[in-house]
Amino acid sequence: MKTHTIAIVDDHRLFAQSLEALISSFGNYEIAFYAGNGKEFINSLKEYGKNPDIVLLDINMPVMNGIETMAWIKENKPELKTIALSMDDSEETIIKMLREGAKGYLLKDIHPDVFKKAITDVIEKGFYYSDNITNALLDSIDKKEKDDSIKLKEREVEFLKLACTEKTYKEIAGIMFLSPKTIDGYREALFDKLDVRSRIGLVLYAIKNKFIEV
Amino acid sequence: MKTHTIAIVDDHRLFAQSLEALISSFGNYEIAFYAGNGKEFINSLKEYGKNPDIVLLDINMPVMNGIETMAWIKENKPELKTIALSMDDSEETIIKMLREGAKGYLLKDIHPDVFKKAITDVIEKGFYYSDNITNALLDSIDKKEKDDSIKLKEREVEFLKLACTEKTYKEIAGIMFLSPKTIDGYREALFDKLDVRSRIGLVLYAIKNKFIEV
DNA sequence: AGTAAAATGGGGAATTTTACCCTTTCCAGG
DNA sequence: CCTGGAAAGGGTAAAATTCCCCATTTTACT
Repeated sequence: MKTHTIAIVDDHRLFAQSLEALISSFGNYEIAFYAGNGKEFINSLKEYGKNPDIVLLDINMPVMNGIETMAWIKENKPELKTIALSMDDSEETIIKMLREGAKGYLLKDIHPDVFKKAITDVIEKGFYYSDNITNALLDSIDKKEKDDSIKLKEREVEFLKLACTEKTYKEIAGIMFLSPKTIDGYREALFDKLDVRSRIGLVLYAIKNKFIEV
Repeated sequence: MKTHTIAIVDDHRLFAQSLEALISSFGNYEIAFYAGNGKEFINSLKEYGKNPDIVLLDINMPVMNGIETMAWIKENKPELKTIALSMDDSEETIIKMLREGAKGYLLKDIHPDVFKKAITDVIEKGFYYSDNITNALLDSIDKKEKDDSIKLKEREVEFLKLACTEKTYKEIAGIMFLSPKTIDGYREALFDKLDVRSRIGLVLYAIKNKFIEV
Protein backbone atom coordinates (compact mmCIF):
# COMPACT_ATOMS: atom_id res chain seq x y z
CA MET A 1 0.00 0.00 0.00
CA LYS A 2 1.45 3.29 -1.10
CA THR A 3 2.18 5.86 1.59
CA HIS A 4 0.39 9.15 1.07
CA THR A 5 1.54 12.54 2.25
CA ILE A 6 -0.56 15.01 4.16
CA ALA A 7 -0.03 18.66 4.95
CA ILE A 8 -1.74 20.18 7.99
CA VAL A 9 -2.58 23.87 8.09
CA ASP A 10 -3.86 24.88 11.53
CA ASP A 11 -2.83 27.52 14.01
CA HIS A 12 -3.58 25.27 16.97
CA ARG A 13 -0.22 23.70 17.25
CA LEU A 14 -1.31 21.20 19.84
CA PHE A 15 -4.14 20.03 17.65
CA ALA A 16 -1.98 19.89 14.53
CA GLN A 17 0.70 17.85 16.16
CA SER A 18 -1.79 15.60 17.89
CA LEU A 19 -3.40 15.03 14.54
CA GLU A 20 -0.03 14.06 13.19
CA ALA A 21 0.28 11.43 15.89
CA LEU A 22 -3.18 10.11 15.06
CA ILE A 23 -2.50 10.00 11.35
CA SER A 24 0.79 8.21 11.91
CA SER A 25 -1.10 5.54 13.76
CA PHE A 26 -3.14 4.89 10.63
CA GLY A 27 -0.02 3.43 9.06
CA ASN A 28 0.00 4.38 5.44
CA TYR A 29 0.07 8.14 5.76
CA GLU A 30 2.82 10.51 6.66
CA ILE A 31 2.88 14.22 7.35
CA ALA A 32 4.54 16.30 4.68
CA PHE A 33 4.69 19.43 6.83
CA TYR A 34 2.44 21.68 8.78
CA ALA A 35 1.83 25.35 8.80
CA GLY A 36 0.20 27.78 11.22
CA ASN A 37 -1.63 29.77 8.58
CA GLY A 38 -2.08 30.21 4.83
CA LYS A 39 1.08 32.25 4.32
CA GLU A 40 3.21 29.69 6.08
CA PHE A 41 1.53 27.01 4.05
CA ILE A 42 2.40 28.65 0.74
CA ASN A 43 6.01 29.02 1.79
CA SER A 44 6.24 25.47 3.08
CA LEU A 45 4.71 24.21 -0.15
CA LYS A 46 7.56 25.70 -2.16
CA GLU A 47 10.12 24.32 0.26
CA TYR A 48 8.53 20.91 0.18
CA GLY A 49 9.11 20.77 -3.55
CA LYS A 50 6.19 18.56 -4.55
CA ASN A 51 2.48 18.49 -3.78
CA PRO A 52 1.23 16.66 -0.72
CA ASP A 53 -1.57 14.23 -1.55
CA ILE A 54 -3.94 15.87 0.87
CA VAL A 55 -4.11 19.25 2.54
CA LEU A 56 -6.03 19.55 5.82
CA LEU A 57 -7.02 23.15 6.07
CA ASP A 58 -8.38 24.92 9.14
CA ILE A 59 -10.72 27.84 8.55
CA ASN A 60 -10.05 30.20 11.41
CA MET A 61 -6.43 31.21 11.39
CA PRO A 62 -4.54 34.43 11.92
CA VAL A 63 -2.71 36.22 9.09
CA MET A 64 -4.27 34.24 6.25
CA ASN A 65 -7.35 32.20 6.92
CA GLY A 66 -8.73 29.07 5.31
CA ILE A 67 -10.99 30.79 2.86
CA GLU A 68 -8.26 33.05 1.54
CA THR A 69 -5.93 30.10 1.38
CA MET A 70 -8.50 28.05 -0.50
CA ALA A 71 -8.82 30.89 -3.00
CA TRP A 72 -5.07 30.91 -3.49
CA ILE A 73 -5.05 27.16 -4.04
CA LYS A 74 -7.81 27.41 -6.63
CA GLU A 75 -5.78 30.03 -8.46
CA ASN A 76 -2.32 28.53 -8.18
CA LYS A 77 -2.57 24.84 -7.35
CA PRO A 78 -6.02 23.67 -8.35
CA GLU A 79 -4.85 20.04 -8.46
CA LEU A 80 -4.30 20.04 -4.67
CA LYS A 81 -6.87 17.96 -2.83
CA THR A 82 -8.00 19.93 0.17
CA ILE A 83 -10.18 18.98 3.11
CA ALA A 84 -11.51 21.84 5.21
CA LEU A 85 -11.42 21.31 8.96
CA SER A 86 -13.32 23.48 11.39
CA MET A 87 -15.42 23.62 14.50
CA ASP A 88 -17.44 26.29 12.90
CA ASP A 89 -20.20 24.74 10.89
CA SER A 90 -21.91 27.91 9.78
CA GLU A 91 -23.34 27.09 6.38
CA GLU A 92 -21.91 30.29 5.00
CA THR A 93 -18.41 29.04 5.60
CA ILE A 94 -19.03 25.57 4.26
CA ILE A 95 -20.52 26.95 1.08
CA LYS A 96 -17.60 29.28 0.61
CA MET A 97 -15.04 26.55 1.06
CA LEU A 98 -16.77 24.14 -1.29
CA ARG A 99 -17.21 26.85 -3.87
CA GLU A 100 -13.47 27.49 -3.73
CA GLY A 101 -12.92 23.85 -4.53
CA ALA A 102 -12.49 22.02 -1.22
CA LYS A 103 -12.91 18.28 -1.75
CA GLY A 104 -14.34 17.72 1.69
CA TYR A 105 -15.41 19.43 4.89
CA LEU A 106 -15.01 18.07 8.39
CA LEU A 107 -16.06 19.31 11.79
CA LYS A 108 -13.53 18.75 14.52
CA ASP A 109 -16.02 16.88 16.63
CA ILE A 110 -16.21 13.94 14.25
CA HIS A 111 -15.11 10.46 15.15
CA PRO A 112 -11.58 9.55 14.08
CA ASP A 113 -12.95 6.70 11.96
CA VAL A 114 -14.91 9.20 9.95
CA PHE A 115 -11.80 11.25 9.64
CA LYS A 116 -9.87 8.31 8.26
CA LYS A 117 -12.63 7.50 5.82
CA ALA A 118 -12.68 11.08 4.63
CA ILE A 119 -8.99 10.97 3.87
CA THR A 120 -9.12 7.68 2.01
CA ASP A 121 -12.25 8.75 0.16
CA VAL A 122 -10.61 11.91 -1.06
CA ILE A 123 -7.56 10.00 -2.19
CA GLU A 124 -9.47 7.19 -3.84
CA LYS A 125 -12.62 8.84 -5.10
CA GLY A 126 -11.52 12.42 -5.17
CA PHE A 127 -14.05 13.79 -2.72
CA TYR A 128 -15.80 13.26 0.61
CA TYR A 129 -19.04 14.75 1.71
CA SER A 130 -20.44 13.88 5.09
CA ASP A 131 -24.09 13.74 5.96
CA ASN A 132 -23.65 16.75 8.17
CA ILE A 133 -22.63 18.79 5.23
CA THR A 134 -25.48 17.84 3.01
CA ASN A 135 -27.78 18.44 5.93
CA ALA A 136 -26.18 21.76 6.65
CA LEU A 137 -26.57 22.69 3.03
CA LEU A 138 -30.21 21.66 2.95
CA ASP A 139 -30.85 23.43 6.22
CA SER A 140 -29.29 26.53 4.89
CA ILE A 141 -31.45 26.62 1.83
CA ASP A 142 -34.73 27.21 3.60
CA LYS A 143 -33.24 29.03 6.54
CA LYS A 144 -31.46 31.42 4.25
CA GLU A 145 -34.55 32.05 2.24
CA LYS A 146 -36.40 32.71 5.45
CA ASP A 147 -33.67 34.80 7.01
CA ASP A 148 -33.06 36.79 3.90
CA SER A 149 -36.62 37.84 3.47
CA ILE A 150 -36.59 39.21 7.00
CA LYS A 151 -36.13 42.91 6.75
CA LEU A 152 -36.38 44.92 9.93
CA LYS A 153 -37.21 48.57 9.70
CA GLU A 154 -35.23 51.16 11.55
CA ARG A 155 -37.85 51.69 14.20
CA GLU A 156 -38.27 47.95 14.67
CA VAL A 157 -34.57 47.52 15.26
CA GLU A 158 -34.69 50.29 17.80
CA PHE A 159 -37.52 48.51 19.58
CA LEU A 160 -35.79 45.14 19.32
CA LYS A 161 -32.72 46.47 21.07
CA LEU A 162 -34.78 47.93 23.87
CA ALA A 163 -36.70 44.69 24.18
CA CYS A 164 -33.35 43.11 25.05
CA THR A 165 -33.16 45.08 28.28
CA GLU A 166 -34.95 44.68 31.56
CA LYS A 167 -37.30 47.53 30.78
CA THR A 168 -41.03 46.89 30.54
CA TYR A 169 -42.86 47.68 27.34
CA LYS A 170 -44.39 50.68 29.03
CA GLU A 171 -40.93 52.02 29.79
CA ILE A 172 -39.84 51.30 26.24
CA ALA A 173 -42.86 53.23 24.99
CA GLY A 174 -41.72 56.20 27.04
CA ILE A 175 -38.21 56.02 25.64
CA MET A 176 -39.41 55.78 22.06
CA PHE A 177 -42.08 58.47 22.58
CA LEU A 178 -44.81 56.09 21.51
CA SER A 179 -47.97 54.82 23.09
CA PRO A 180 -47.71 51.42 24.78
CA LYS A 181 -50.24 50.31 22.23
CA THR A 182 -47.92 51.13 19.38
CA ILE A 183 -45.15 49.25 21.09
CA ASP A 184 -47.49 46.33 21.30
CA GLY A 185 -47.91 46.61 17.56
CA TYR A 186 -44.16 46.46 17.01
CA ARG A 187 -43.98 43.50 19.32
CA GLU A 188 -46.61 41.58 17.39
CA ALA A 189 -45.05 42.44 14.07
CA LEU A 190 -41.67 41.18 15.23
CA PHE A 191 -43.06 38.01 16.81
CA ASP A 192 -44.63 37.32 13.47
CA LYS A 193 -41.62 38.16 11.32
CA LEU A 194 -39.10 36.37 13.48
CA ASP A 195 -41.33 33.43 14.29
CA VAL A 196 -40.99 33.63 18.06
CA ARG A 197 -43.58 33.35 20.79
CA SER A 198 -42.09 35.37 23.62
CA ARG A 199 -39.84 38.25 24.42
CA ILE A 200 -37.10 35.74 25.23
CA GLY A 201 -37.26 34.72 21.59
CA LEU A 202 -36.63 38.30 20.57
CA VAL A 203 -33.57 38.47 22.76
CA LEU A 204 -32.15 35.24 21.39
CA TYR A 205 -32.79 36.39 17.83
CA ALA A 206 -31.17 39.75 18.49
CA ILE A 207 -28.07 38.12 19.88
CA LYS A 208 -27.79 35.49 17.16
CA ASN A 209 -28.07 38.17 14.55
CA LYS A 210 -25.79 40.57 16.31
CA PHE A 211 -28.25 43.35 16.90
CA ILE A 212 -26.86 43.60 20.40
CA GLU A 213 -23.55 42.83 22.06
CA VAL A 214 -23.20 40.63 25.08
CA MET B 1 9.21 5.35 35.27
CA LYS B 2 5.66 4.96 36.45
CA THR B 3 2.92 5.24 33.87
CA HIS B 4 0.37 7.93 34.63
CA THR B 5 -3.24 7.96 33.55
CA ILE B 6 -4.99 10.85 31.85
CA ALA B 7 -8.65 11.54 31.20
CA ILE B 8 -9.65 13.82 28.33
CA VAL B 9 -12.88 15.80 28.44
CA ASP B 10 -13.53 17.52 25.12
CA ASP B 11 -16.43 17.51 22.74
CA HIS B 12 -14.14 17.62 19.73
CA ARG B 13 -13.72 13.96 19.27
CA LEU B 14 -11.08 14.30 16.60
CA PHE B 15 -8.99 16.52 18.81
CA ALA B 16 -9.44 14.29 21.83
CA GLN B 17 -8.43 11.18 20.03
CA SER B 18 -5.55 12.90 18.29
CA LEU B 19 -4.39 14.09 21.65
CA GLU B 20 -4.51 10.52 22.83
CA ALA B 21 -2.18 9.55 20.00
CA LEU B 22 0.18 12.37 20.89
CA ILE B 23 0.18 11.50 24.56
CA SER B 24 0.83 7.85 23.80
CA SER B 25 3.90 8.91 21.89
CA PHE B 26 5.26 10.47 25.06
CA GLY B 27 5.73 6.98 26.41
CA ASN B 28 4.88 7.07 30.07
CA TYR B 29 1.28 8.19 29.92
CA GLU B 30 -1.86 6.40 29.00
CA ILE B 31 -5.43 7.54 28.49
CA ALA B 32 -7.84 6.46 31.17
CA PHE B 33 -10.93 7.43 29.17
CA TYR B 34 -12.40 10.38 27.44
CA ALA B 35 -15.71 12.12 27.61
CA GLY B 36 -17.56 14.56 25.38
CA ASN B 37 -18.80 16.77 28.20
CA GLY B 38 -18.97 17.10 31.96
CA LYS B 39 -21.89 14.76 32.42
CA GLU B 40 -20.19 12.04 30.45
CA PHE B 41 -17.05 12.64 32.44
CA ILE B 42 -18.80 12.16 35.75
CA ASN B 43 -20.32 8.92 34.56
CA SER B 44 -17.07 7.65 33.10
CA LEU B 45 -15.30 8.50 36.32
CA LYS B 46 -17.58 6.18 38.25
CA GLU B 47 -17.16 3.46 35.67
CA TYR B 48 -13.40 3.86 35.65
CA GLY B 49 -13.33 3.09 39.34
CA LYS B 50 -10.27 5.08 40.36
CA ASN B 51 -9.03 8.58 39.77
CA PRO B 52 -6.98 9.37 36.72
CA ASP B 53 -3.76 11.21 37.55
CA ILE B 54 -4.64 14.13 35.33
CA VAL B 55 -7.84 15.45 33.81
CA LEU B 56 -7.61 17.56 30.66
CA LEU B 57 -10.74 19.65 30.63
CA ASP B 58 -12.09 21.68 27.72
CA ILE B 59 -14.11 24.79 28.59
CA ASN B 60 -16.66 25.09 25.84
CA MET B 61 -18.73 21.96 25.68
CA PRO B 62 -22.39 21.19 25.20
CA VAL B 63 -24.62 19.89 28.02
CA MET B 64 -22.17 20.56 30.87
CA ASN B 65 -19.27 22.88 30.24
CA GLY B 66 -15.83 23.07 31.77
CA ILE B 67 -16.67 25.61 34.42
CA GLU B 68 -19.62 23.64 35.71
CA THR B 69 -17.55 20.49 35.59
CA MET B 70 -14.73 22.14 37.51
CA ALA B 71 -17.24 23.20 40.15
CA TRP B 72 -18.43 19.63 40.43
CA ILE B 73 -14.88 18.39 40.78
CA LYS B 74 -14.14 20.91 43.51
CA GLU B 75 -17.21 19.72 45.34
CA ASN B 76 -16.92 16.00 44.83
CA LYS B 77 -13.36 15.10 43.84
CA PRO B 78 -11.11 17.94 44.97
CA GLU B 79 -8.07 15.71 44.85
CA LEU B 80 -8.33 15.42 41.05
CA LYS B 81 -5.60 17.31 39.24
CA THR B 82 -7.19 19.19 36.41
CA ILE B 83 -5.69 21.14 33.54
CA ALA B 84 -8.06 23.41 31.65
CA LEU B 85 -7.70 23.40 27.87
CA SER B 86 -9.24 26.05 25.70
CA MET B 87 -8.85 28.35 22.76
CA ASP B 88 -10.70 30.93 24.70
CA ASP B 89 -8.30 32.93 26.79
CA SER B 90 -10.63 35.53 28.26
CA GLU B 91 -9.27 36.30 31.71
CA GLU B 92 -12.71 35.87 33.21
CA THR B 93 -12.75 32.27 32.15
CA ILE B 94 -9.24 31.54 33.29
CA ILE B 95 -9.88 33.07 36.66
CA LYS B 96 -13.05 31.10 37.09
CA MET B 97 -11.32 27.84 36.30
CA LEU B 98 -8.41 28.54 38.62
CA ARG B 99 -10.71 29.62 41.39
CA GLU B 100 -12.56 26.34 41.04
CA GLY B 101 -9.25 24.62 41.58
CA ALA B 102 -7.74 23.94 38.16
CA LYS B 103 -4.03 23.16 38.49
CA GLY B 104 -3.15 24.59 35.09
CA TYR B 105 -4.55 26.33 32.05
CA LEU B 106 -3.47 25.77 28.47
CA LEU B 107 -4.44 27.33 25.17
CA LYS B 108 -4.80 24.90 22.31
CA ASP B 109 -2.27 26.76 20.20
CA ILE B 110 0.64 25.91 22.46
CA HIS B 111 3.58 23.86 21.32
CA PRO B 112 3.39 20.16 22.20
CA ASP B 113 6.57 20.49 24.22
CA VAL B 114 4.89 23.02 26.45
CA PHE B 115 1.96 20.67 26.72
CA LYS B 116 4.20 17.86 27.85
CA LYS B 117 5.91 20.09 30.37
CA ALA B 118 2.57 21.17 31.75
CA ILE B 119 1.52 17.59 32.32
CA THR B 120 4.74 16.58 34.00
CA ASP B 121 4.78 19.75 36.06
CA VAL B 122 1.32 19.10 37.36
CA ILE B 123 2.20 15.54 38.24
CA GLU B 124 5.51 16.37 39.81
CA LYS B 125 4.97 19.81 41.32
CA GLY B 126 1.22 19.84 41.52
CA PHE B 127 0.64 22.82 39.27
CA TYR B 128 1.59 24.54 36.03
CA TYR B 129 1.13 28.20 35.31
CA SER B 130 2.21 29.72 32.04
CA ASP B 131 3.19 33.36 31.65
CA ASN B 132 -0.09 34.12 29.94
CA ILE B 133 -1.91 33.07 33.04
CA THR B 134 0.03 35.17 35.47
CA ASN B 135 -0.60 38.13 33.24
CA ALA B 136 -4.27 37.40 33.13
CA LEU B 137 -4.31 37.12 36.88
CA LEU B 138 -2.56 40.44 37.38
CA ASP B 139 -4.94 42.09 34.95
CA SER B 140 -7.91 40.85 36.83
CA ILE B 141 -6.92 41.86 40.32
CA ASP B 142 -8.40 45.32 40.14
CA LYS B 143 -11.29 44.34 37.94
CA LYS B 144 -12.95 41.78 40.14
CA GLU B 145 -15.05 41.42 43.28
CA LYS B 146 -18.52 42.08 42.04
CA ASP B 147 -20.28 39.06 40.58
CA ASP B 148 -17.56 37.07 42.24
CA SER B 149 -19.19 35.47 45.17
CA ILE B 150 -22.11 34.32 43.06
CA LYS B 151 -22.47 30.59 43.32
CA LEU B 152 -25.24 28.84 41.44
CA LYS B 153 -26.35 25.42 42.51
CA GLU B 154 -26.74 22.61 40.07
CA ARG B 155 -30.50 22.78 39.98
CA GLU B 156 -30.42 26.55 39.61
CA VAL B 157 -28.16 26.27 36.61
CA GLU B 158 -30.53 23.77 35.09
CA PHE B 159 -33.38 26.17 35.59
CA LEU B 160 -31.37 29.10 34.31
CA LYS B 161 -30.69 27.33 31.05
CA LEU B 162 -34.33 26.50 30.57
CA ALA B 163 -35.29 30.08 31.40
CA CYS B 164 -33.27 31.04 28.35
CA THR B 165 -35.73 29.33 26.05
CA GLU B 166 -39.18 30.30 24.92
CA LYS B 167 -40.77 27.85 27.31
CA THR B 168 -43.10 29.18 29.98
CA TYR B 169 -42.33 28.53 33.62
CA LYS B 170 -45.13 26.02 33.68
CA GLU B 171 -43.48 24.10 30.87
CA ILE B 172 -40.13 24.33 32.62
CA ALA B 173 -41.74 22.95 35.77
CA GLY B 174 -42.91 19.98 33.73
CA ILE B 175 -39.45 19.39 32.30
CA MET B 176 -37.77 19.59 35.69
CA PHE B 177 -40.49 17.52 37.36
CA LEU B 178 -41.20 20.27 39.84
CA SER B 179 -44.27 22.25 40.78
CA PRO B 180 -44.64 25.66 39.11
CA LYS B 181 -44.42 27.06 42.60
CA THR B 182 -41.00 25.58 43.13
CA ILE B 183 -39.90 27.00 39.82
CA ASP B 184 -41.12 30.34 41.06
CA GLY B 185 -38.89 29.87 44.06
CA TYR B 186 -35.84 29.24 41.88
CA ARG B 187 -36.74 32.28 39.85
CA GLU B 188 -36.89 34.53 42.87
CA ALA B 189 -33.67 33.13 44.27
CA LEU B 190 -31.89 33.81 40.99
CA PHE B 191 -33.38 37.28 40.57
CA ASP B 192 -32.02 38.01 43.99
CA LYS B 193 -28.60 36.46 43.53
CA LEU B 194 -28.01 37.90 40.10
CA ASP B 195 -29.60 41.24 40.83
CA VAL B 196 -32.01 41.26 37.91
CA ARG B 197 -35.66 42.19 37.74
CA SER B 198 -36.96 40.15 34.83
CA ARG B 199 -36.45 36.97 32.92
CA ILE B 200 -34.65 38.96 30.26
CA GLY B 201 -32.05 39.75 32.90
CA LEU B 202 -31.55 36.03 33.47
CA VAL B 203 -30.98 35.44 29.78
CA LEU B 204 -28.44 38.24 29.53
CA TYR B 205 -26.61 36.98 32.59
CA ALA B 206 -26.58 33.43 31.29
CA ILE B 207 -25.09 34.52 28.00
CA LYS B 208 -22.49 36.82 29.52
CA ASN B 209 -21.39 34.06 31.80
CA LYS B 210 -21.47 31.34 29.17
CA PHE B 211 -24.14 29.21 30.70
CA ILE B 212 -25.66 28.97 27.26
CA GLU B 213 -24.40 29.17 23.71
CA VAL B 214 -25.79 31.54 21.17
C1' DA C 1 -30.31 12.96 68.18
C1' DG C 2 -30.95 17.76 67.21
C1' DT C 3 -30.79 21.66 64.44
C1' DA C 4 -30.05 24.54 60.57
C1' DA C 5 -30.22 24.99 55.93
C1' DA C 6 -31.79 23.57 51.55
C1' DA C 7 -35.33 21.98 48.55
C1' DT C 8 -40.03 21.68 47.65
C1' DG C 9 -44.65 23.48 47.31
C1' DG C 10 -48.97 26.72 48.31
C1' DG C 11 -52.21 31.19 48.40
C1' DG C 12 -53.13 35.30 46.64
C1' DA C 13 -52.55 39.52 44.13
C1' DA C 14 -50.45 43.16 41.24
C1' DT C 15 -48.23 43.82 37.01
C1' DT C 16 -46.71 42.53 32.47
C1' DT C 17 -47.03 40.05 28.43
C1' DT C 18 -49.49 38.13 24.74
C1' DA C 19 -53.40 37.74 21.52
C1' DC C 20 -57.04 39.40 18.41
C1' DC C 21 -60.17 42.50 17.38
C1' DC C 22 -60.45 47.26 15.85
C1' DT C 23 -60.03 52.96 14.33
C1' DT C 24 -57.54 57.12 13.26
C1' DT C 25 -53.80 59.67 11.15
C1' DC C 26 -50.57 60.54 7.78
C1' DC C 27 -48.43 60.61 3.51
C1' DA C 28 -46.96 59.43 -1.13
C1' DG C 29 -48.40 58.09 -5.91
C1' DG C 30 -51.95 57.88 -9.35
C1' DC D 1 -57.96 65.33 -5.08
C1' DC D 2 -58.43 60.71 -3.38
C1' DT D 3 -56.85 56.61 -1.98
C1' DG D 4 -54.32 52.63 -0.41
C1' DG D 5 -51.16 51.25 2.73
C1' DA D 6 -48.13 52.03 6.55
C1' DA D 7 -47.67 53.93 11.15
C1' DA D 8 -49.84 54.91 15.41
C1' DG D 9 -53.16 54.01 18.73
C1' DG D 10 -57.42 51.63 21.24
C1' DG D 11 -60.40 47.84 23.86
C1' DT D 12 -60.51 43.76 26.01
C1' DA D 13 -59.26 39.42 27.96
C1' DA D 14 -56.50 35.43 28.81
C1' DA D 15 -52.02 33.90 30.07
C1' DA D 16 -47.65 34.56 32.12
C1' DT D 17 -44.67 36.91 35.15
C1' DT D 18 -43.42 38.93 39.36
C1' DC D 19 -43.78 39.59 44.32
C1' DC D 20 -44.67 38.51 49.32
C1' DC D 21 -46.50 35.94 52.45
C1' DC D 22 -46.00 30.90 54.30
C1' DA D 23 -45.63 25.30 55.36
C1' DT D 24 -43.59 20.87 54.82
C1' DT D 25 -40.01 17.67 53.77
C1' DT D 26 -35.03 16.39 53.01
C1' DT D 27 -30.42 16.80 53.65
C1' DA D 28 -26.29 17.91 56.00
C1' DC D 29 -23.61 18.55 59.87
C1' DT D 30 -22.36 18.90 64.60
